[in-house]
Amino acid sequence: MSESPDKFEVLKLGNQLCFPLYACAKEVVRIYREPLEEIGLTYTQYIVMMVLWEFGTMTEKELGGKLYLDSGTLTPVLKKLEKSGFVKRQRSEKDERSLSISLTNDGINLKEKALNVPQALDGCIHLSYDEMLTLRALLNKALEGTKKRRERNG
Amino acid sequence: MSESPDKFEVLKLGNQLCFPLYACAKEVVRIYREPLEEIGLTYTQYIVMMVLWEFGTMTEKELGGKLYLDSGTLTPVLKKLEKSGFVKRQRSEKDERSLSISLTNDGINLKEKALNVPQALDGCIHLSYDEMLTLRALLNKALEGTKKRRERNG
DNA sequence: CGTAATTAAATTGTGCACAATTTATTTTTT
DNA sequence: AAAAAATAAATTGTGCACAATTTAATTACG
Repeated sequence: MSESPDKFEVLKLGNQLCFPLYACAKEVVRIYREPLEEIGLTYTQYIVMMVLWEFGTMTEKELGGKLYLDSGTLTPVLKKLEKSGFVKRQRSEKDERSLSISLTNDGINLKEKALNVPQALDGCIHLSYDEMLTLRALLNKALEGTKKRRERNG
Repeated sequence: MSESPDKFEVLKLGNQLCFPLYACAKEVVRIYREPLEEIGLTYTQYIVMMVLWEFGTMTEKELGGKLYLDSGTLTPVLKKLEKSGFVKRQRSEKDERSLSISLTNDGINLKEKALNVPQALDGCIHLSYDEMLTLRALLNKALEGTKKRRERNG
């Protein structure tokens, strides 16, 4: 009895979901690098700022929950954003364990300059608007699924 | 004259393609960590091995082309794979600049153990099979687009 | 033919990511 | 209330990722 001839099909790059996901994410971050550099942000700093622009002051923990990042990543990123003058870091009054992250005036004003950053993808990602919406919806759905898993497993 | 009320809509996390892409990719790599650790690979080492399993011996440059990685990333990864005994690194005979990467017997045998790694996503990503196929196709299409851009810009 | 331009790896330096541990604070349990 | 458990940041250590530079080899050009 010979084994199935395509037993190893699952290990081909083209049959994997993980690889285009991984590579595509990196490409997008790479494409964002230049416009972000112009306004003085790295990609990780940019998504932190986006959360603060949208939701306002919150703790490092809450920020990490929205961005899927832990303190090991966020602590140094937030210290740099503080040094750049875009955020304030201060201990919460009602719970000294928590760190409250809020925007400075410079941080608030940066929002205006960031408006054209997402356009960097135009002409790089060759998808129709509908395809883009579908892709975004599927990614968000997949992300939700992993969230449930995180909550179960810690 | 007041400005449009939703001028900043584009900067909301939920309206971005980049964020779910970035977060989803990280989650998948995180989910793969455990099964990969059992067979002695990191995620980056895993995708290198997948290319070698599928296409056989090739140069570091060719490997980088398939994986969207440059020598700055690949050189140390390949040295570790060599130290682990899964690949051989040797200068090409016809071009001493190129490094030829080939599988050892251990590297070939590892393929069998890697067969169940992709299953780690089952139950974590809550997408139907059709949705997964759509997602993969859109990601591959987007990735192709950025490839054209890379070739233009260097 | 010999020099200039190109190319492939390697190296250097910066910035994440994340697991694991530590420290400080708060909450829960006896 | 005191000890134990839980929680939030910070720290430590490893491994990418990538821009920029360097080194060595090859190709192109005058």
